[in-house]
Amino acid sequence: MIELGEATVPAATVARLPYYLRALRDLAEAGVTTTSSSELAERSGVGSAQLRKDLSYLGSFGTRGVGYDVQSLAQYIASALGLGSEHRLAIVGIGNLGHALANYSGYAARGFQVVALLDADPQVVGGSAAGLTIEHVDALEDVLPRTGVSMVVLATPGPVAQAIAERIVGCGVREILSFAPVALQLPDDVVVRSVDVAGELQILAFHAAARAATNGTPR
Amino acid sequence: MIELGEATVPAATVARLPYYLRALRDLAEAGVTTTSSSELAERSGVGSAQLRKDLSYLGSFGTRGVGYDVQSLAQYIASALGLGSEHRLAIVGIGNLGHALANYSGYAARGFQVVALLDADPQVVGGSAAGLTIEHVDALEDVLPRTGVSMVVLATPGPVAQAIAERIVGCGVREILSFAPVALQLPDDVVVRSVDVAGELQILAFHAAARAATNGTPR
DNA sequence: ACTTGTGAACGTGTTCACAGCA
DNA sequence: TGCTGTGAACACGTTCACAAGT
Repeated sequence: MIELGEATVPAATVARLPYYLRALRDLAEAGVTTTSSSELAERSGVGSAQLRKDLSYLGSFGTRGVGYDVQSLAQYIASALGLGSEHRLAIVGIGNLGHALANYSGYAARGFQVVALLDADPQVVGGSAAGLTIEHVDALEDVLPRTGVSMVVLATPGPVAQAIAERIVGCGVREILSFAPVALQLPDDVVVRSVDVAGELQILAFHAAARAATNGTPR
Repeated sequence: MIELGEATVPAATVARLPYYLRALRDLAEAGVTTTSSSELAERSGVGSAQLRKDLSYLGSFGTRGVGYDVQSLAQYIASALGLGSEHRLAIVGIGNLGHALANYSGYAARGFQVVALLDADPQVVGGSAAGLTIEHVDALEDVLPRTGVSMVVLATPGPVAQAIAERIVGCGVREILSFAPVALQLPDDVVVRSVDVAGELQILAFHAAARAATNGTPR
């Protein structure tokens, strides 16, 4: 449960808002001006009741008997997601993945701007990616404040992630997206979202194994 | 809820098993032979009751008053996750991200093997990455069966993801890890795990906005 | 007539607290 | 004594079904 202004929004709802926003932008691009909870829900991969309930936590945006205005709902969700103001990102750990994330072109359209790249490898430091010079992670305490970073994407190897995360938090950053396969121990007021590719594959493997155990043993 | 043999395991529990496995392997590497639910839980970032409850769905592995044997518990979880058998992966969409995923070195250690890379861009097809030649996505129906792929990592642009996913499913693949920012509409027996980097950043932005609305308006 | 917005019912997942056992 | 394993209590999230509104 997350407080937003006077409202209080379930975390599960927040996690779905990006889906709704994407679906709305697709509709807008297709020239659609009005939509219904069922159409929007289908495009977002949720149930229509779920969608209406989610929106109800944020306010009341539709017209009964008609539906939702695509433009204004998109705008409202975008602003609820804090996408009005620019968010300045640093990417720490410019290996395979960090490099790919640096070159990802979808940030700007979504209100994010990559302003700093850091790595610990002397071979990498001084190089450039996505138009930025890669700086040494030792200078983190200098670079983050200087570039006005408000969020960090952490793409370092697992063993160093905890130590670097602590230094990042020391710089006042309170939002971290981590790709390191470790559970970061950080103060409660720091929000960490974690993406674990190997873990996702393992979950798929579990499903495959479960399938084999049920269907694969016919008779 | 997922059936596994005679047991039935909550999906939320399955999603945490990779964390436990990683923590156990870290412990094993550090030479620790026995651990407790509280130590393991702390390293996994969950509560100790949660960990014990999760394990209880799989069976009974500890010794009361003592704890868990690191080796044997790790082994059991690995086998529950289906990591005994090798899983053969194809990566479809060799852009920035697909390339990074192809070069990610953690697969082998976790029982996964990348056996095919596909892309639609003629500039990319024929090139090589991670020791494999990149094949054309048009040949998907030929490549997947030939290479014995059982899981696919989908890293294509959003607009083409749905169509390609359908073709993948047509080849008999039932487990897909998607990085495309769209809700894939696929048969119920297909398991899709979805990773959406931009969406994760938007969720962080929401938290930042919520923080600004509460703390940032003092007085 | 049609679709939203929402209380109430339901189901799933988490936490508690203690019985069971080494 | 100390830690696991687990029923029971609780919290959270989803779905239902309908009242409210245009």
